[in-house]
Amino acid sequence: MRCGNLRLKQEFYHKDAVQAAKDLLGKIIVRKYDGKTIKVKIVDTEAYCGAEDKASHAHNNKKTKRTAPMFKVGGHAYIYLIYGMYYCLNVVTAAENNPHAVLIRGVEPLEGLNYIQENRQIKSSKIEDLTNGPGKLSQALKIDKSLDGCNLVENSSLYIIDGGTEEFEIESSPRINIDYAEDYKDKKWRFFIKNNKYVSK
DNA sequence: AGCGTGATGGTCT
DNA sequence: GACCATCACGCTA
Repeated sequence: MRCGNLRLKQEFYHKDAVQAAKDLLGKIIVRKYDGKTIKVKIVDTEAYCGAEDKASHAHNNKKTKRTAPMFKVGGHAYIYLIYGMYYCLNVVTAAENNPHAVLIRGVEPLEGLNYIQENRQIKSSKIEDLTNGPGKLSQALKIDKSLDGCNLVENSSLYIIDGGTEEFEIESSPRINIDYAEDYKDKKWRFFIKNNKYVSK
């Protein structure tokens, strides 16, 4: 059985972002800080696929201070600030210098909901509003630049483990808010678990 | 339920 | 100086 809550190994990340985006659904992100532990299930992802993908920050192999983590070997984190206030968490995949990454867009709380609520001060009383979006879940897990570029295979405060053996159906759609991506904007590189309420809006 | 809007700052040209 | 892989809230209905 492969329901042992084992940390994903280096090899898991050695694949293109589209395949990884599908394979990451149902996996569990573990976040530890200040002696607290939060666990969430990945339910919504987007693939950003190498130099040719016009939607990607690494389009044309654009390597800058910000995008450098995308060029690392699969299994690292790429975290960036968006709109001046929110962080987005990505899982880098594929080989070194082949900039693939999977944006995590939605997660379902499994453990440490009290800590998630403490990190998210909103009026909505709906639990799903705590983690159904890339900026929301980063805030919920207290993820910021300090974790940018960290190694998910070795790091002890942020990593990913195998999920359970439950069955689910995967749906796909175009990616969100990439109107600038021309012929790449309609590619169905967003993947999410069908009928899961923690999928982003 | 859906739309409009303001918040807010790092990054790159 | 413009651009963002966003979000929350308040307003209409």
